[in-house]
Amino acid sequence: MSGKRSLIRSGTTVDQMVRAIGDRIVTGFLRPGEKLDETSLAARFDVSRTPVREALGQLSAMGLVERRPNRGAIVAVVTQEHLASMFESMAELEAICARFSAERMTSSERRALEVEHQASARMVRLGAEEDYEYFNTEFHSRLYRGAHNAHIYEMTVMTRSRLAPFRRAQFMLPGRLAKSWQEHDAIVTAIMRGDGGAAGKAARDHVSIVSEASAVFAVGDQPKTASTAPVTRRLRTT
Amino acid sequence: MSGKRSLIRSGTTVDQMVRAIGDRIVTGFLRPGEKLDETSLAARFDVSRTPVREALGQLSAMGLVERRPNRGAIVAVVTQEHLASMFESMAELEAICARFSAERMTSSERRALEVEHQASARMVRLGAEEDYEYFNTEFHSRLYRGAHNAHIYEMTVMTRSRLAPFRRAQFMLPGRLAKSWQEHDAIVTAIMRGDGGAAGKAARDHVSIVSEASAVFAVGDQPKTASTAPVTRRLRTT
DNA sequence: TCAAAGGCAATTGCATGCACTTTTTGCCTC
DNA sequence: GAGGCAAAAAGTGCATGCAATTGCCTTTGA
Repeated sequence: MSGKRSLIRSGTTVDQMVRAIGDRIVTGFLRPGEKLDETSLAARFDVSRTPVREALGQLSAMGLVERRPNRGAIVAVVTQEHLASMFESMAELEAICARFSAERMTSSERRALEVEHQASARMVRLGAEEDYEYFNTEFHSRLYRGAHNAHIYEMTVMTRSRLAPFRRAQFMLPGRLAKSWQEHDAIVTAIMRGDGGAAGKAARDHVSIVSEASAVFAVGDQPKTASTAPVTRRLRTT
Repeated sequence: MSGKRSLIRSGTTVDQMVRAIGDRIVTGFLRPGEKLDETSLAARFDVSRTPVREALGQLSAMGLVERRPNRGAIVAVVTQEHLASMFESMAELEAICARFSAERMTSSERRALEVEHQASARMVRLGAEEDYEYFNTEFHSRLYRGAHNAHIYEMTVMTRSRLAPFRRAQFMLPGRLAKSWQEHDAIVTAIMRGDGGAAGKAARDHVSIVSEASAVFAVGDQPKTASTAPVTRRLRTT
């Protein structure tokens, strides 16, 4: 058993494993349906099977991993239908966050949202997709936090992370950034007005578009080969 | 190691432990802040510490248990604020379920909802609180299922179970049943009309009332003694 | 050639053991 | 009697080992 484990920082070994494996799933490095062999994972991360097992258990409780008793664990396979339900949930959750944000954000939160949003306009003009993506993530996080509701925050972040692999697989389309920005703008405007209803609606629409576009990602029974290849056009960024 | 383990049926030992411990938390048998000693639990259920540890890990991933590295696990302590956020989430989730139910329930689902709801009127007249509670639970479950969205269903059921200990602690108030039934009636009526907006609003209001009432359950830093004793009046059933 | 049966390798599930961390206890000092 | 320190006790974290289960592959019989 070599010296110190290298990967991932701090926390108990189990926590590290949860993060390590969870990240690999969320980022799409591990594919849905892929077998998660305890022994291999243990060897891969240079720990014993025990923490790996515990991590798999927790990931399974989170829905990222599927466990068949006595038959090992696989990366959770998300059916077309369940994917749709998650996107729909996401739209509803974002709508709630936006509505609450409109009603509850402090003035400094509002200011920060506005400032960041305006700053992101630059990324749109430059077509800097990577950078815009960063702003985009931050933008949505602000909405989640702005709702001032810890439990909704948890559910939203959780759902978003489970959708990450599907959102990530998006295409870079011309006009995508501008469109996304305009939708953000509608949300921001409504929030600044304190119009919860409008903010909610705008946020729901914003997410729904991605949902529809991603509906193409049929995941049915996901072979292990690279068949997840997006056979789709018309994907946008959230 | 005695013969077969008695408690709880089927599944792996870990699953059994998750259910066993989870139930005890949800039903309030284990109190928030209570220490969950691995060794004692293992002895109590006649298994080794390993499955107990895994179960605690999963329960912690579900938010029912809090784990302090190297310092053991306790039943999750829910702060006043977090409790409020969960009740608020619950109201929003129920609102979504009701709205979707109004838009999506099949005619047989609608019929069943209506029939059960009318049947529960009898319980109200008789003041049969226990029986009504059963109908009440079933009623809400129907809404969750009627939304036809697996992920929202999961989040709603999860949230509801985390709120269970607080809802359970309710008082039996005169007029509570009748009031609850009327609120259910508003929801049912809206759903039968297919009016999603009204159904959502009615459901949100229905839950909100409980939320306000339960706000009294300050849980702050929960001593180990039985100080959770409800120092409150005016609690209603969902 | 095919199907059923049996055995073998691989893998999971759980128990146990040991090292390390935290908490408690007992003793000493002030 | 209060405070502080150290040793002991308790309890957690992880590794390892073994029994049990599964899946595969070979064998056998028709």
